[in-house]
Amino acid sequence: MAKSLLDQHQLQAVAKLFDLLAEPTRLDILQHLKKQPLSVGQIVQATHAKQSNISKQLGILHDSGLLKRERQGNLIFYSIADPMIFELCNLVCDKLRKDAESQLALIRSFKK
Amino acid sequence: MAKSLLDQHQLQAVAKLFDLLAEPTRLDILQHLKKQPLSVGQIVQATHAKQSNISKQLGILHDSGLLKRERQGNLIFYSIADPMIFELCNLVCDKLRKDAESQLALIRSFKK
DNA sequence: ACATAATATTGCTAAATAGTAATATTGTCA
DNA sequence: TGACAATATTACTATTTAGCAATATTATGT
Repeated sequence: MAKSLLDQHQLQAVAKLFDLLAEPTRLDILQHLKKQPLSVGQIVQATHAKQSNISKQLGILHDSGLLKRERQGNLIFYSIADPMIFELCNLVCDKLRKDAESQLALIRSFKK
Repeated sequence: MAKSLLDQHQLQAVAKLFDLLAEPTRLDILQHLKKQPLSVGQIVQATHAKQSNISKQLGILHDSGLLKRERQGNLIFYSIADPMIFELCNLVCDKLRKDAESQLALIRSFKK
């Protein structure tokens, strides 16, 4: 399949998705939800961020469709709606690891 | 390999990388460079953006290591330094396509 | 050296948004 | 119903940055 260029509208949609992953706090939330759904309080504890901010970022991730929300009594549990984001994050993490390794190699070669 | 959680510093690095891809203009530049290296002027023409802005965004992408730069006489050619970004973009594009399709399916089901 | 073309830089404005404290909402239990 | 716990919202501040016009830099050809 020959892939053509994205138009302005599509580019904006892609950018928007990347933007969701361009904040450390949101990434932190996502990595904690990787293993299992968590309540807001649990996420607040896990991330050491303020409740109001966690709630805000959860809202953003939910509105964008990356997270699902489910009420259970007094608690509200969030969970990953689209595992694609982990593939994305893994790619980036792999890149960073490679970059770090080549940096190391460079340092080693200077030492010789 | 059991993957542990990223610390604050690593999260920031990941976020930074996503942030580079979170702007339509930069994505547009990248997709045009996918086929072949291009000079600044060629990119300006291809994207219909102002020269000063393209130059600025090229600088950002270059400083971050995503693009390579090579002078050829009067022209400066930029090219992709790390093809990983295309895997990233493909993942996102696939997601968007799927989302669009399920939206379509939804609309179809309403019509019946 | 000079004129010209290509690219980079600077200074600026407007818009977006992360984080916070305070407050509001919603549900539970007695 | 009232008190309490969990979550959401609001109003605000400070920071970041895309885009632009104008200007500076760098290389080429004469």
